[in-house]
Amino acid sequence: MLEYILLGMLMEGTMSGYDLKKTIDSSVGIFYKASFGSLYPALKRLTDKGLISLTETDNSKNKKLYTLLPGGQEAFLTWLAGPSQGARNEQLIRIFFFDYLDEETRQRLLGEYLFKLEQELRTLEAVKSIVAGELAEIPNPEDYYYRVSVLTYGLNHFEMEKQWLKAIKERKNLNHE
Amino acid sequence: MLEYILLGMLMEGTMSGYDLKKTIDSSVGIFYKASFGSLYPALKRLTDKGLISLTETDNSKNKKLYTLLPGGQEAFLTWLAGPSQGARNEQLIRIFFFDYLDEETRQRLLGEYLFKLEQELRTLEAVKSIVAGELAEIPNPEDYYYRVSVLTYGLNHFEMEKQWLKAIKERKNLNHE
DNA sequence: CCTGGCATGTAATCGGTTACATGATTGA
DNA sequence: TCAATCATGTAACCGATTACATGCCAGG
Repeated sequence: MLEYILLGMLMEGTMSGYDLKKTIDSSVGIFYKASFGSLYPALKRLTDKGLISLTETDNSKNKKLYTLLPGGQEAFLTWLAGPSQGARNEQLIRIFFFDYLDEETRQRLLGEYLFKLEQELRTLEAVKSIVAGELAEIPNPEDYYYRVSVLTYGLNHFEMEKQWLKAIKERKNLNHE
Repeated sequence: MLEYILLGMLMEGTMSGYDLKKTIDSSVGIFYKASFGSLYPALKRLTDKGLISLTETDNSKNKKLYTLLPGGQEAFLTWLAGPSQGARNEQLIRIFFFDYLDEETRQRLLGEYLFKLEQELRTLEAVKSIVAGELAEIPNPEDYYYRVSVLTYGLNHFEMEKQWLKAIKERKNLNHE
């Protein structure tokens, strides 16, 4: 995951490890935390694989600049257009890079995400009605207020995600609030 | 984390490891995934610490039942009322167990969560206006549509969370949709 | 009979954090 | 001068996943 984020960030241009961390923190940082302890080894792996190249600078700070190589760009684009297994965050991170994708692939992927999400929503709605039924039969439903509230949270969350996905699929003007 | 979830689930009563997994999957499972490979060792650790006890059943399936001991209940309640460091999910999981807490502690914790959330919201709103400013100065702002969209996602997400937190703090009737 | 669910557990491995070590530069 | 930020890197450790191994029981 981190390796692809790094490749994706380097699509913009040459950067140092330190700058890469700052860029990650201030963009996909809401969903993904990168520490130096994972970042530097990842950069080394990518260099070893020949996906990025490093240039040493002589600015005395021992700064090293990483540049995306053609193979790296290919690997990144292949990952981006490919299937996303698991992790809700992964989809968000992919979408962050969707400007690099053609409209057709974007539509396909967003359609897939929407489909999966709607499935999960239906599952959770089913759970909700089961819980509601069980709650109606016990004498003290108020004792389960917070348990049930996290269910509502999940529902709200999925609903919000669905509306957002639909909006960006149609490339609507996004206006928060 | 898993250890506390296990203790929390055992507050309801005696259960087997297998049942604990099912219970976790169908409740906090939206935020937290427990695999057998982490669950069984965790149960062993809790038993070694004397927080839970296990009773072997003779129903031939080799089923083992775990029961919360007084020390375990204490450890759980202490964790629940204590400070939550990091992880957005942890707060949600704690709230799931909030029915076990007294109203005063709940109000304190929910107030803290709300405070942190509002801070993050302000930070993200600041980022948004910076980005909006930068976007206005470039000739091709449409090339950054998806990058910006995840920012909006974050904002929507925090806003939803804020509304939800405020609602449960006032113990409002939660009506999804 | 045989599949699917019940039931427990271990070992290899992985991705990541935390803490540490080192040192240069910049600006109050 | 001193703190903050820039800048790179390693090692111990940790929590968890994945895959595997084992075996019982119920229902179609």
